[in-house]
Amino acid sequence: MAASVNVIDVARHAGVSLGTVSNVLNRPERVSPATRDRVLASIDELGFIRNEAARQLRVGRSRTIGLVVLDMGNPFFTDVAAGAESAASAAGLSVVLCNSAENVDRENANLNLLQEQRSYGILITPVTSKLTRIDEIRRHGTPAVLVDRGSSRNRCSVSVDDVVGGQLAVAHLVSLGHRRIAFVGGPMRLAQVADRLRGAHLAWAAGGRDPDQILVMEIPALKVSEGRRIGEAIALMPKQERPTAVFCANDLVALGLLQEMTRQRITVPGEIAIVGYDDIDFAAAAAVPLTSVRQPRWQLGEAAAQVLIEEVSEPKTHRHRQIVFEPDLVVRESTVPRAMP
Amino acid sequence: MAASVNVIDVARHAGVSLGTVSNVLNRPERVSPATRDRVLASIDELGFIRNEAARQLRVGRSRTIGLVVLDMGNPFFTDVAAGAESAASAAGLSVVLCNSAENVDRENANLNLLQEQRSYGILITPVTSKLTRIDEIRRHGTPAVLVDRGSSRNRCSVSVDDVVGGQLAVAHLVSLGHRRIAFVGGPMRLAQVADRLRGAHLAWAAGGRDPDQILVMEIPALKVSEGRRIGEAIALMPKQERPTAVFCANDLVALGLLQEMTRQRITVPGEIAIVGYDDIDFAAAAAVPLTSVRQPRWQLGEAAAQVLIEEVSEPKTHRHRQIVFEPDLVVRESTVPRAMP
DNA sequence: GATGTGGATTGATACGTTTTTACGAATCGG
DNA sequence: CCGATTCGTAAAAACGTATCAATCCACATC
Repeated sequence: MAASVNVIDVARHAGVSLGTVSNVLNRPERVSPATRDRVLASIDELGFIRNEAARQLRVGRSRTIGLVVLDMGNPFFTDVAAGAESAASAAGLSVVLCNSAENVDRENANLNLLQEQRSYGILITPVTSKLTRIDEIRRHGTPAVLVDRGSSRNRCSVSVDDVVGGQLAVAHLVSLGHRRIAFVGGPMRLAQVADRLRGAHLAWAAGGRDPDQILVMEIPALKVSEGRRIGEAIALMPKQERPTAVFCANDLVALGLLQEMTRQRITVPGEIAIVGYDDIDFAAAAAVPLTSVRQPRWQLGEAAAQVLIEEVSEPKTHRHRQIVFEPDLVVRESTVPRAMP
Repeated sequence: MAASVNVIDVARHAGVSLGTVSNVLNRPERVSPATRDRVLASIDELGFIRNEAARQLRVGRSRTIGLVVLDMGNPFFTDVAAGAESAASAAGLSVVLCNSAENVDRENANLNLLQEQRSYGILITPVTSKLTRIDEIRRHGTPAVLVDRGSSRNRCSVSVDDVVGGQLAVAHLVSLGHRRIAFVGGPMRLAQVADRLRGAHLAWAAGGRDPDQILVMEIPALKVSEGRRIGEAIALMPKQERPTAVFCANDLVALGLLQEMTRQRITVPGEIAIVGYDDIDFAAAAAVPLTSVRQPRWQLGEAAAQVLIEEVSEPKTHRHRQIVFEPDLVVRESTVPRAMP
């Protein structure tokens, strides 16, 4: 490595003190234009690159927001990340994406990392409903905002009303006349899944139906492959017992299910209607375009980052906020057959 | 913030010197089990969290690999990232994902950040063929490995042979008897796009055909929306001039095109056959399952991280390596109609 | 000409860790 | 029981930056 040049070398080269160099870097308005240009020239000539670690050590906090998501492969979360990044970079911050993969241990490892790095703050979609670890981190000085997950008054959160989402989905199926429906989702420790199921139950019960009639098929993870597995199980059911509609806890599962239905030559929506959740871009491009509950993904990330930044930059006046967006239903051909041309 | 506790506090609390605490943290085998346990207990009790910035400042290099990708929303790259992360975490490192969005300025901003952070190393799919900036960074002491992009002898790279990929795709179309084909991709400054087109030309010319017969439709970015735009353009062409097959530079574009074809009631593969590239998971779940050129995405990321780690940990014996994987073609119904049941 | 003013610049210090060197204690073979 | 060797600990010296109080200087004011 070319002996790394530091702020002292720059100062010497420009004939100023190191304090001035630091000022050029951090408060350029304080230093006269002539000196500033000289220093900048030296920086350029020497190839000086500020050492972020040293800066951070001195300041005590990094300029990086940690975003811990449940599944990096799910476009829902990359969209959330894009929104967060937009708000962050507007404030001169950056975002690192951490993947917990719905796994408590990985979540903890990620949180440890972020804490050791003295992150500016943490945005997280938690793996469980136990938020003790997160509260502990906050008590320790690193603010955290819950993403895609509501919270009580004592924390900040930005979420979408999943109960309403579940209601929208099932109310839609009910209005189409379905009498045997299934819910596919899990693990139930994910608040999103539990809430969507709760919404489903509410909508089902609204017409005086027995909520227990909803066939709940729990899966260990919200992945395409789990959707396919459930599809195999459904294909094995005798046709008269088979649900005529399935509400999936997210689009990946729904796409997996749809794929398996196609493979098994079970028509959608003819024999089985499918509703997904998230309305990721691929939902519209699916074999049968997917009816799905749309969430404002990008805004979710943006709002979360903004709330976090607000908490850090105005700690005095900050009051914890719980922002809740409303989802809406996008009806496509996986529930309503396209009018034939 | 609860006055942050440091290694000195821990040492005092455990009745040892701070050097011992550091040893417990970094070379636990050097310290007696009794002392070690005492120190660990103190760490736990005091809630000590190692300050990574200070550590890094001292050591001179971070424990984080930067991975700069062209499109965070493309599942291809998240799979690459997963592979890289696997190799990294095996070596006690972590990976931060940076999105250049096919944009030179964003790429540079990301590289600046990684350089200021004294990254362990950089994995990058560059936006242009100008690699001067990357070489400069390497000269400065941060090793970099090209991902999904070949290189000459003087750099490390891990890639998939895109020329072969293009050949596979077009040879397949030729074997199906297509006489008018189009290539959709861009921008051409992306080596991947240029190489895939070159492969296409080679395969086309192989039968003595005029390479210029391939209709090249250039797009500014490899996104779903661009695929849709091209789809609109194709739909407007008189049917006898329309290509009977389209080779898309990646699956996102192919999915967008497919979506628009469906919307316009142009049958696939009947009126137009489509070949994609990358074989992302969603390709198989598309309206018409997509024929695509498969790349070993995960292995790409894994190998890249391994090569990087090798370069850093054995700088003496390290010789730059160019690893090239072979792609293969996955034929699905977007080119070959499914036999009717 | 003395004094005041305000902006520009300086230089010392602290941030929290890792590493190195030196030294003390304990262990082992002879 | 002694000397040699190993093992573990202690103390101090960086690492490169931001900050802040102090100083300097030029210029305007009286």
